[in-house]
Amino acid sequence: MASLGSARASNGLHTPAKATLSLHQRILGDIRGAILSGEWPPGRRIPFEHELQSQYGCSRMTVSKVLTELAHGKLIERRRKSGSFVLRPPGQSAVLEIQDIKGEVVALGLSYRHEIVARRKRKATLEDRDRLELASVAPVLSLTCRHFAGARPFCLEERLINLTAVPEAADERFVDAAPGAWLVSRVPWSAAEHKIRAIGADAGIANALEIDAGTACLTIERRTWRAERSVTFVRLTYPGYEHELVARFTPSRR
Amino acid sequence: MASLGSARASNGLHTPAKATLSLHQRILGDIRGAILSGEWPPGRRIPFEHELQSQYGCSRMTVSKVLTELAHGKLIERRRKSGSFVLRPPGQSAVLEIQDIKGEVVALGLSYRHEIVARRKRKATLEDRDRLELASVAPVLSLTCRHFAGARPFCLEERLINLTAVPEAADERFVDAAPGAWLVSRVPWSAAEHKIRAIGADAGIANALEIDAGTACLTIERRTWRAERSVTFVRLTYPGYEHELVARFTPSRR
DNA sequence: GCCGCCATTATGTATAGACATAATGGCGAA
DNA sequence: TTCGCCATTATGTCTATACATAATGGCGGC
Repeated sequence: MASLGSARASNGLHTPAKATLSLHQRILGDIRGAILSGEWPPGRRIPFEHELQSQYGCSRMTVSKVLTELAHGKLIERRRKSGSFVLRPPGQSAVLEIQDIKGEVVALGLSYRHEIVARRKRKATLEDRDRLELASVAPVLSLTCRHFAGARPFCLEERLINLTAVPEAADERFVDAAPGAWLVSRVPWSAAEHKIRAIGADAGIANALEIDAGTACLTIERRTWRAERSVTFVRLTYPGYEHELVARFTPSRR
Repeated sequence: MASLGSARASNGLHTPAKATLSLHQRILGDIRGAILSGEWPPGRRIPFEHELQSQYGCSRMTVSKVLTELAHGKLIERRRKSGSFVLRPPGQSAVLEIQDIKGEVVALGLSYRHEIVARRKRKATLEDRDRLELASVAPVLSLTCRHFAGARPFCLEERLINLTAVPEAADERFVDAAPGAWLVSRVPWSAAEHKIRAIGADAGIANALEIDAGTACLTIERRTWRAERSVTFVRLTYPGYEHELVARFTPSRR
């Protein structure tokens, strides 16, 4: 990025030959590159808007848009009167893509099917109320479902659905779509919380997944809300070692 | 959001009394609200720019900025000539905050210390090269470190550092800061990949963590790159059940 | 020397207008 | 009837300008 100002001299139109990028995309790329490469370390002030403006020969709106976008992506911080500064990269975080189970299985090249093992409508028990964060006794649907990859059990799903939030689930048999996929396509959600941990399989899990008791398993518990109201709680249990979660992350958020 | 157009009539200045929000923030909030509440379901076309423009009595740039921002946040998709459409919420993804280990322990209200168990400089073995994605034999630093919460082992860290990428690590003893913290504060990184799985503790792990062999453990493997070049590989092993990863997520990315 | 006011400065928000680009849908020709 | 062209239309990019806002730093009064 020694050449931040290289492109200039002439004007703001038509990067003649090389890229089909718009001007603000090019500016954004230049600055992001300088930050991510470490050339502009955290804390460093980046050029003022009017400096970039004359370096690139464009209007202030254009560079301002770029800086606003970088600020949204948490790469820089803007301070009135002082300028814009490179932020420290976020601690260590990662975007976990928890795709739907059928997708995972198919991606492995195996055939997929699921099977509803249990399905019960009931008034929320104390445990249900804790899991769904219900303030009062309300009707819930409890489901147990096994997901298969080829002939082998791939994942055990234990789910609670808040029937107050999703009344149409009451009569659904979940034959065509597993509960997770059914819900995702039907209920918009506004927040989710995941807890991931390792457990040793107890007798029930061992039996359902056809593994030895005590085998290490990965469990993912997810709570999903829609506008302050809890929609569903699910615990997915995967036989350990066979399954891994992969998360990739780049500090540039977009 | 029945009242999308309510605010208008007069002009674009000064929302007189209630909010100190800027106009585009208010528009953004209105639209985001309509989407997250489910009022505007996935696939639905949202009003054209010129419609919003006249509803809010503002210029096209203002609504365009809002829609661009929503598009960046993956809430809507913009299609030339057709309009903008509400996207399906992202599959099920989550932002994992993997904070540093000292922070985790301190947050639990326990005292923290770490101990370097092994430290070896060597030419990369085949396994090292695989883990660091090295094309050739190169010097690496291999570290084993135990992290304690109070008196008990909390986490076992096995790390490889690419000394070509981080030569100053060669002479570091990692007494004041554990390897992870030391690296984060020194090396800007541009990408990271995490793999999370459950394993049963083997003899070495059981010994290091002072648990029974076979106990379920959670392992996190992280590879970190800086500008296309692998910097470090680390495997963190936590005694199962005692440790859980928590991730919260909201579909509105900002 | 200290304090408070104010000019300066950089960002924040918004406008109006211009031209570019891509996709749709319809019209007309083969 | 079908294919291809073109007008229409909505978004994409950019400019030039204007005024608002917040923080800095210096000047002047005490």
